[in-house]
Amino acid sequence: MPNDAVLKAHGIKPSLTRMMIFEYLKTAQKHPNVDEIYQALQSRIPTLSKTTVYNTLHLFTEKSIARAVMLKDQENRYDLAAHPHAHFQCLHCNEVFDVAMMPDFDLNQLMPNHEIQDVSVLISGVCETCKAKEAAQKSS
Amino acid sequence: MPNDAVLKAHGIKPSLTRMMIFEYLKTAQKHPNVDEIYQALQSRIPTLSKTTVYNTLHLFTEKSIARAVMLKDQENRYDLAAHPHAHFQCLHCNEVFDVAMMPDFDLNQLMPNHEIQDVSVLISGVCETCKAKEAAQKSS
DNA sequence: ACTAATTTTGTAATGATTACAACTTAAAAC
DNA sequence: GTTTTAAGTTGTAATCATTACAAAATTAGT
Ligand SMILES: [Mn+2]
Ligand SMILES: [Mn+2]
Ligand SMILES: [Zn+2]
Ligand SMILES: [Zn+2]
Repeated sequence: MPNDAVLKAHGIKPSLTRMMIFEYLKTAQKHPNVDEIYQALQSRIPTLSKTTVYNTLHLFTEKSIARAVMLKDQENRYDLAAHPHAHFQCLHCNEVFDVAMMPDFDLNQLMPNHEIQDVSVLISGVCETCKAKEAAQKSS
Repeated sequence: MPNDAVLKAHGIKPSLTRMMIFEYLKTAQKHPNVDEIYQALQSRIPTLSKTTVYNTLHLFTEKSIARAVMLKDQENRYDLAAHPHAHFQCLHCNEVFDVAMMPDFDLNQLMPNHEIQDVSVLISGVCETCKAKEAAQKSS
């Protein structure tokens, strides 16, 4: 489905700016924060304002085509809300990976009468690469 | 185990301020943010500084007797790091409950060669009380 | 007491987010 | 196709949690 159709399908008028922010989230294999999105698109949209990036991301999350990912930083990152997944964040290099898993508990049974809208799982530790670097340093 | 012994056992010198912040985390059935802790103890420690609350909580999390809980606010909350558990946050009243469950996936198998230090699970939605209120309003 | 280390404090800086009013562009009405 | 209205975008200023940092106070060791 083309990008403008995705936006329309969620009740978002596909302006140029919105299309490009959506495209960036879709293409970049990252979990960008507001500033990264702003920097990345500034060259192609010279008049872009950071406020617009904020506005657009708020709209996207409200309309459920994106979601805010809260990690161990004090800034929000954003992710297309396609398939639910967990995140791993390395406490050394700060890299963030998707982890293809979600709790499969029967939440409705654990918390009856509660309406569950979202589940977010954040795993933190040291990534493979950083562990290898550490090991190399020790043996030198 | 008395509070000062808990602190000592984790390599923290049990100053009065630290004891009281620890005691507050232990007693209050909440997930307080820095300001709540500061306000609560101000009457008993008139000279208390918010910086000290920050310092102490950093120390506590570093020494693993407390942990920062990041919810859908833009401020940290704190919890004694006793037993691992998930959190439910109501998007209406902002209340936070403990949920006695954790993912039991074999993370080491899912992410081999990664060192996993922490797993945090945040469930968000509408709590029982808020749902009841909604239902009552509809039928009026 | 004297000295050094630790703890606490107050104030200023940082940095992400929000508020808001002006401006610009697009759509609707005429 | 002007005119009017709404929607989208922008820039600046305010907010607020957190951090930086140096001075002051307290504690521990001699
Ligand atoms: Mn992701
Ligand atoms: Mn808890
Ligand atoms: Zn790493
Ligand atoms: Zn509620």
